[in-house]
Amino acid sequence: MSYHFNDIEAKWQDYWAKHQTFKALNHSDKPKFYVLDMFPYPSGAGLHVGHPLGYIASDIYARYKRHKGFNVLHPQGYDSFGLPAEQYAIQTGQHPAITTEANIKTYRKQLDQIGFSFDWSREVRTSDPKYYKWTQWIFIQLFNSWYHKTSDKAEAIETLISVFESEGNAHVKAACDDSIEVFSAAEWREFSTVKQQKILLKYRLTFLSETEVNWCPTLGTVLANDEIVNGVSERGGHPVVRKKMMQWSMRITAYAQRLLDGLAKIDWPQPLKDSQTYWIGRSEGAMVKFSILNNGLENSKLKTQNSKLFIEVFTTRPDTIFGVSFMTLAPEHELVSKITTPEQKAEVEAYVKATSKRSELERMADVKSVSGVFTGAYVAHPFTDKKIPIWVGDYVLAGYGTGAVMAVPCGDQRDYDFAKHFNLEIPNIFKDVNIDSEAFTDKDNTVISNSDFLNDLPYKKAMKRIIFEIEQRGFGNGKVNYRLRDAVFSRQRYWGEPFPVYYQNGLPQMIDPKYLPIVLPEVENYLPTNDGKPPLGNATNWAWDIEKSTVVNNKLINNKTVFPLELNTMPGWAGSSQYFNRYMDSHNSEALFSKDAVNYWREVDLYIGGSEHATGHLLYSRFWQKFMFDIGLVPTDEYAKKLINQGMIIGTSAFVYRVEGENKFISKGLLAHFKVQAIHADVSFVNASDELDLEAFKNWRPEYKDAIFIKETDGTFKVGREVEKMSKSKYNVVNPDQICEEYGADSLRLFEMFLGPLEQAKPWNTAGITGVHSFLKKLWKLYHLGADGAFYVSDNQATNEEYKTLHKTIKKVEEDIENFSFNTSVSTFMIAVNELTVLKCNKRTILEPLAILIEPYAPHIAEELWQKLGHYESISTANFPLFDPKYLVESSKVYPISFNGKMKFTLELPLDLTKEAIEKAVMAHEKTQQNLQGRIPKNIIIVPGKIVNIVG
RNA sequence: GCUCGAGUGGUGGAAUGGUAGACACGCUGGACUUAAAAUCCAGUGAGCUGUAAGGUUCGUAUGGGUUCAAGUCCCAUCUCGAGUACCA
Repeated sequence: MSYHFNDIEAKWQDYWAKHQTFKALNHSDKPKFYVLDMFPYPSGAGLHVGHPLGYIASDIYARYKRHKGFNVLHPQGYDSFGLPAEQYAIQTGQHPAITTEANIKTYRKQLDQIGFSFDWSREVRTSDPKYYKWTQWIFIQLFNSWYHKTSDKAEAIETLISVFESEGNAHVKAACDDSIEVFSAAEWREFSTVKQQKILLKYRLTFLSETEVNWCPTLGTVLANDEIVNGVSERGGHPVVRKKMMQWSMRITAYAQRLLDGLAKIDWPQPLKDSQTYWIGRSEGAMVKFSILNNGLENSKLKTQNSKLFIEVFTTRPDTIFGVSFMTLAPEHELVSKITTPEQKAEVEAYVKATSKRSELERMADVKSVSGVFTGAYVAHPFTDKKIPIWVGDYVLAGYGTGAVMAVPCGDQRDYDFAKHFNLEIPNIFKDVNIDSEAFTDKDNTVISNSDFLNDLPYKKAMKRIIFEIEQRGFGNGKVNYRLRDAVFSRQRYWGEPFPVYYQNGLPQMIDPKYLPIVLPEVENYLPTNDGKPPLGNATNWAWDIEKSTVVNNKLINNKTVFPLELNTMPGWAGSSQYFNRYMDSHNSEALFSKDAVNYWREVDLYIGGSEHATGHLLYSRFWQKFMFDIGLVPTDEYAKKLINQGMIIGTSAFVYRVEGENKFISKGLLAHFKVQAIHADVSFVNASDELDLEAFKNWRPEYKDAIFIKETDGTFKVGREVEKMSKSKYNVVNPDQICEEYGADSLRLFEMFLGPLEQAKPWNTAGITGVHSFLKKLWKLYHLGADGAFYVSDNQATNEEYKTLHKTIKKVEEDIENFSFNTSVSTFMIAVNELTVLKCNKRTILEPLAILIEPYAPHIAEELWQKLGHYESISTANFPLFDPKYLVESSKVYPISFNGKMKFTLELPLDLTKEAIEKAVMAHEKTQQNLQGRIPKNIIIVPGKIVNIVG
């Protein structure tokens, strides 16, 4: 009987489903292990061969851990809210839920075909009301919390209210909006409820505020910073502009330091940690206030104001404060219009208007050119009282620090360029440094001069001293600043989680959690409304009746008990920020998860997914986890102990070359003689030797039907190849289905692993798949003997040589899996099977452990063998075999170490590994004897299966 | 520009500081076959040498260094890739 992989694979996939082989229980005598994949967005195109790469790796690890005696949780689900389904709905009117459901079916079929050991009983879908009920629930918890900097954690908002009632807000240390007025307890009690609510909103962990957002007019929605790539939207590449809007935000900045500190305790790839560190962007420095001078400001508003006006700046180099020769404000800075003198007014206004018109993209493309304008106003230097001019320049960003900088041209290249361009003073405050051509930015070699009390101090000492002086004299204070912004949480889309929020007197109110979920309403039209409201503005049934506690028709809004519901929906990352916890107890309708479940599974032990989520999902989910930890929901404040980024599988596109202006195609080898245009051809028309199937290509498009093809001299027509991202539009997508049908799921799994190191990006190329496929056939043949190929295994005792092969394999495969070097284990299997084939070994004592070793990689063929060996239980719970060192040492070599000249040689050791035997072998070796000069070796270091060192 | 990662045969890629190129693809030759496919066997880094078995030199981007021993560790340079982008 030959290897009918299709039958075998279908049989075992059915078996696993029917017996719920991989269903994990929330209690066990075994230790737990949680292996998680980043759940997919079910797109209309289905899975391509790149998607399963990480899933295969995690599946190998999960299956391996089961053999190692762990109770393994290995769930899967769908991140099923998202833009493509919505855009499809806009174009076709098809409800996104229907599209999504259909796509999920396809995904499930494709995933099942590969033979993953997922526990599907725990499946979650972010667009399922039973799931997003809990996304809404967490939103409410965030709304009802504030961040207490003293205890360094989130606390219930009631604790803040009681502080306000007893002592006002003067001494409250909270992460909150900067623009909070100070009030006493008495004042607080006098405030109207509306005012109190407005104040509290500035403290809550999710809050509504007028924010400058990234608005994408084409998509009709706002985007988070991580959804913008090179100044255009990540999806679709549409332009993005800045715009002020009333938006929900998440106060992630409260957690900036903890998000940074937490990186130290998790085993995540360094590049990913680096990019999170950079994204959070901690920098230490000082806030300094520069008083604005009134002289020359006749008739200005300034004179009439009592309060002293000042410009506050953040600087990481307060030590260079004596080098300040001008100030620069961002064009958007609120003081710009207030301080500009009448003479400069026209020029400044023109400049501000011009910069606001420039898109992000233009501003970025044009980093080099210097532009700015003088406001006519001055500040006083806090230490020297010198008059310092105030400029406006677009190299200063409104969103970072205070939107204003103290310019030190000698110590900052941008300030330097600005000063040179506008011919401003460049005082030198560095000892023995030439600043004729560029600024000096080398902190470590800085010695300050021309700076009063800072003279002759190196950088670090100068920093300490100046911050002390600034604080002493009341000019400012030392400060840690973060680049991280609060995360905008509103999207003007239909296909997302609705907020559990209604508005009363213009203030947001949370719906009582017991009435959740608030289900997404039906709409006729998925586009924004004519008056510019988000798509939910089209819903007729979208108002909240507080008496009936139910969603009702908008027409009832005039009733006293009915209020409008929030029209925005939550962003894509809302649903993915806690799904890993929900899997622990995904059917719980009483709670997000039970205490028992979360205390049992605790956190993810291994998380596999792409690095593209570094500053999105992987940062937001850490933030939510920390919040959930603070309010006592989860036992750990980091949810994934170890994370691995699988590399992307890139497509290999095929090109045909058409003569310009003619319907004539030229084979790759003959291009030199023609002027051609390259056109993508579908990769399925091309074989492994780059030959194009002309018939298939002609039938692809009507215009190719009658095309002329100029072939190579050998009669073939060759295409050009190029490595590009896999995409429908490049016709280079390869689906796993084709591979499964042609070679089987086990071949696909082995091949994807064999392709190269897991974490490395690599182009898809099926050329080598015959290698792993013929390996499986050889394995099959090992125990299907004779002309009829009947199953036959021998019960004879295995020889030492056979055991050697087996134990070598056990050791290597175990090491490889622990190190995530899945590619090299595939080689190890091939060597083992080749050796056993040569030995004609079909012995049960060898095949049984071999089946267990191979099962994580090729589970179907392993189950089949296991069953044929007479086992009635699935192989998945069989114990991983232990290797025995005594079978390994034979292959070891000896390297004597000597210090007199070059010498290196090897020696095979005997199987019998007593010290005497080794000494005897060493001394018997002619060269060794020479080099050791008759001495008996003192130390013999034996590492089974490795090198043996003998120190003379 | 900054940060991180990587440069090994015709190709994908192996090598706890210890026989570089495992394993696979491809290629060449052979067996089986009327033939092809499939399968099996042998060879395959480069050069020199030998009738042959073999011998020998050079080889892991480049130049230095540490070491008895370097693809691996250190320094510098070049190239490629990823992330990031005026962050004061």
